[in-house]
Amino acid sequence: MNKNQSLPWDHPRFRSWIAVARACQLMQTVLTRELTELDIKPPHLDILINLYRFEGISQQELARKLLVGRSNMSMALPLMEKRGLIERRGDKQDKRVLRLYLTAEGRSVTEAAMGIQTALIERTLSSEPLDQCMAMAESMERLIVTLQSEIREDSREPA
Amino acid sequence: MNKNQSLPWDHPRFRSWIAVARACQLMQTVLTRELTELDIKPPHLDILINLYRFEGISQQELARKLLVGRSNMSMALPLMEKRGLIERRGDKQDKRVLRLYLTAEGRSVTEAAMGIQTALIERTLSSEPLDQCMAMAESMERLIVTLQSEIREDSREPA
DNA sequence: CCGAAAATGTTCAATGCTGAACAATAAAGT
DNA sequence: ACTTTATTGTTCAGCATTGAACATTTTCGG
Repeated sequence: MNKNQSLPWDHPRFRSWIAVARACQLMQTVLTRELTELDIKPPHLDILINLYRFEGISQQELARKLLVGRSNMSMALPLMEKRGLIERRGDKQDKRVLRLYLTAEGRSVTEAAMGIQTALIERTLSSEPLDQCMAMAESMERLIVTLQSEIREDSREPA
Repeated sequence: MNKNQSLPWDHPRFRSWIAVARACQLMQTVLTRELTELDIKPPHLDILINLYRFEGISQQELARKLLVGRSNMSMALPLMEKRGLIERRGDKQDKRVLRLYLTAEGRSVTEAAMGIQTALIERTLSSEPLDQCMAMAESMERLIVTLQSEIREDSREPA
């Protein structure tokens, strides 16, 4: 409304954040290209990495880790299962939950893809001193906590 | 393949980057929620902000700034035009290009939305010292340059 | 034990994004 | 001038993601 309001790009934190977002977008683009040889895309890689670390995880837990909706997993996982990368087995105790496992094929694809991603990150961030990377990580982790608490507040108080 | 390979999460830069990506994702989520009262979503806000800064820009230039494909703009802009936020006028010199302008309505929505986004960023980053934010921005801008040059190399040499 | 509430996964319509193929226009090479 | 190449925007099929509505199963309160 007020034409004399301060514009966003006068705020240093705003400008910083815009740079962060842009960098993320570009990193995603490059990663997508480098993964084409393995015929997977970043969303699938995120899933694979989590299954690699947390074998036997449920769809719900996986969705929470990836910060996506359950319905997302319901669509993506059957496709990956058909491709032979993962396996879904029902839990014995709780007939609602499906537990997720990598196949041998899935494990080797995951290892190759993780190698590509790690190399990309190390290569493009190599010019930044380690201290700076660590400091950035700490800032980001604080930010993550802040944002997650805000999300939880929102869902508790539906206004 | 080799089970003794170093795992990604042993690499400090990898861990740092994962935190950055997570933070971006969460920030996007929260921004989406806070923009619902204006009935726009982050992609539209990005468009509006660029039209606010660069009036009369073409669709192609806009797509380049946003790091998205031209087809994306071809789908989104007509919708925003129907909503009365923007206007598309053909260029006099070059009959191929459509130049983009905010309507009065679009301008006021943009200002309100920028206020919301700026407030969100300032609020969630306020605990990080300014020096740290600036240092982060510089790292990210270097990273952006690196990644963009890599993208351009790829498209020049289609392997 | 039984009915209400919660958790888990699925389906569906809607949006955003991409890349490829296309049409119209402009610029360059001859 | 005229053919070729490049640029700009459009269309389309395909995938990712979301939120709401739903079915099944579990858990909790009585």
